[in-house]
Amino acid sequence: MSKIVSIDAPQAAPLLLGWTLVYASPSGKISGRIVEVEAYTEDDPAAHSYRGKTERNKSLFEQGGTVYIYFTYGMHYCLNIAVGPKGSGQGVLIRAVEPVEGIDIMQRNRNKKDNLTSGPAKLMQAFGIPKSLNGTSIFDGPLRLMPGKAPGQVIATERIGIKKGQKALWRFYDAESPHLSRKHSAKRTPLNYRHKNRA
DNA sequence: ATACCGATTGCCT
DNA sequence: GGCAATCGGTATA
Repeated sequence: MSKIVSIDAPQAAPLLLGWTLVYASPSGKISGRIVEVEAYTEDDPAAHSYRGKTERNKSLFEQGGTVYIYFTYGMHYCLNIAVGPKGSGQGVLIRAVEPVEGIDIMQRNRNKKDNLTSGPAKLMQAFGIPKSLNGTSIFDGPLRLMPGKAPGQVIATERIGIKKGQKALWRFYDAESPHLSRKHSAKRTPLNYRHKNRA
């Protein structure tokens, strides 16, 4: 177990950037470097856990490191990693990864050559992750998380696609990655800017 | 029971 | 930039 999944989502999320998502798929090994994430907490109106535990979101309330997969818009699946203590209802949405291994499989799954994993539903389709992995552990299941090198610069922005809770700057991404779900917006806040700007 | 809508994507103008 | 696709979850009656 890594300590990263035991801390709160807004702190854990940016720390997960640079980690590698690895899936031992039936077609072969697939992996990608996490470049974009979002944090959600239980007292956050944008979170699925906001109205309490239900059959759909119960994985979010499991211990940190539990996989939460949800179905949305009648056609898409997205991946979260539950974080924090069991029962706290927090998660980190994986919004984009950089394809690393199994790119040929991803291209087949997506029926495209590019933009394979530049979005939360895209990466699920590219990896071919089944909803049955909902509730499994990210440390000992077929879908795993491996530590990696942190980005040189992390940017924080408002989260995407929500209508409540926009104030929180809980979307984090690797400033140098070309594999993001959106292009850089004018409104962005460098994280740890005091370190970076120190002369 | 029925209506509304979403932590998205891709195609159209 | 706008909008349809498509359906389970959630709200409303």
